Amino acid sequence: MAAPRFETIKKHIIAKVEKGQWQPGDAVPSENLLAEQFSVSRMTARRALTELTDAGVLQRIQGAGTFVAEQLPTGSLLEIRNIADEITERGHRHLAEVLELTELPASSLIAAQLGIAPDSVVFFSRLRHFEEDTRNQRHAIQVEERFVLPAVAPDYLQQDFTTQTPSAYLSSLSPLSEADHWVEAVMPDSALQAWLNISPTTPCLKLSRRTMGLQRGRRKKQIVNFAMLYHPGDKYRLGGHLVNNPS
Amino acid sequence: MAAPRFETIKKHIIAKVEKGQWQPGDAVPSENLLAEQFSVSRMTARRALTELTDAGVLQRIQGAGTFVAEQLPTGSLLEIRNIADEITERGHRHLAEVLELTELPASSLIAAQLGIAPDSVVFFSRLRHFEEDTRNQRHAIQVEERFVLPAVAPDYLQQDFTTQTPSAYLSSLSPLSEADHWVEAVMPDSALQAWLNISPTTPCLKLSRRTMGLQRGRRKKQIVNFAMLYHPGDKYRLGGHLVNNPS
DNA sequence: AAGTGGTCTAGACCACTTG
DNA sequence: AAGTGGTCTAGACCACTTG
Repeated sequence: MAAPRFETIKKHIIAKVEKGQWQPGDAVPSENLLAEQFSVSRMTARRALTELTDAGVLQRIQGAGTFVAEQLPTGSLLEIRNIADEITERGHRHLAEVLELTELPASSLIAAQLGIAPDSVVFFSRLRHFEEDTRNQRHAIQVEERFVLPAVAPDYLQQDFTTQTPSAYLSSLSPLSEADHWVEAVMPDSALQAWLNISPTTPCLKLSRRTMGLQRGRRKKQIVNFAMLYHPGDKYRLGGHLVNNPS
Repeated sequence: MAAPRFETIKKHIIAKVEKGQWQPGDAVPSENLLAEQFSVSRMTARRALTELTDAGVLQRIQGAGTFVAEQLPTGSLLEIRNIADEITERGHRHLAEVLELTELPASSLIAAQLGIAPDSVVFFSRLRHFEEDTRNQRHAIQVEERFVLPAVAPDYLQQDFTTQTPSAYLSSLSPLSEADHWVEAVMPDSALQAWLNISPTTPCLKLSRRTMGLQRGRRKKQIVNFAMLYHPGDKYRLGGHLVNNPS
């Protein structure tokens, strides 16, 4: 089955932007021009432009035209996303490096987040996620520290997280249903500076997330894992679109 | 001039969901039915459903129908909150200090966010928000920089924002319906250090928010204002509760 | 005045699920 | 088979900016 035509046009525009042929601020072809170039109706060309605008790739000004937007990678604040999917949707390549994969006794802080006794054994993974753009520029975009209940994922330590993210693996085991999360601004310690390749004065966006899910054979929702996600403040931001709430 | 028809349909659906007349999991009327009920073409009814789906209010399944999504995200990261309400709900006292209230020409960055020509005159306010706890300890918790289109709020500069926040004032003028927002980690400049009473090495959580609303006499939803909210990273965090909508 | 984006119509064919 | 959502067309009129 062929891809929808508006997808073809979106990919065409994304490719131009990613290659840098169309710079931020540049005008992109008008709806009428795209319709002609791709032999589609104006509504179809329009859909491609509208969806890229909603995605933050383009900016439209009525009467003036459509322009390439200033861009920073943006993660979603509103849903539980897999960073690999996020990067892929931007048309970039995701790479992961496993820095650590082991079991360890839970500190009191971690134990409290997971709702278990301190010093209980938990599985721990630390990954570094890269985003590689179309010019093969590779950016360390996230350091992920994740604490997992062994009962939830007994084979966690045997997984190859370079091919499937911990998040994807865990949601394959049990459908993730809810999460608490919060965002903080923190300074990187020396290890984090090295992993993210940032200076000691670059602040980091820290996203903490506690995920709850239904386990096979259980009716009750329970905590599945706790993750701390560190992003370089100058290369990443978290965003969302809100509807229908008074200011 | 009337609002677009797809907006009318969106509001109708949102009202039903908010009143609880349509519960999560319930089917909403089909495109064809809505088109008939509202005397519009199917494409227009479809637009209403599609936009509410993108916003997470509805869920669509091809061949099956359109349903109210399981649960709506709630929490301060997930909705547009007034900081005065937030503080009051914590049982603390909110105080505001007006640092600046003037008109100025929009920089290119601000102009881009507001969708206007650079150097257009906009209203600008800078406020400092304090949270006073039960021991009368006062903490500077937010510096708010807000750029407002004069057409939206002609009397903006005459307001007393120590008694009513700009956010509350603006939403009293026009029901604000949608917003984009994003979070970044930044280092404070010297002015911000002084206002928030933090050291040069304390990172800040920066929340940027672009609010869109319907203006009287205009069909089109347009940008109402753009705000940048700075919080001390060691005294403030943004959080929320997520519910995953399986898709 | 010409070009651009914003809204809308009245159809069409298709993919998918079973209200 | 009937109904639903997904894609698409070839038009139309309008609001807005000056490419």
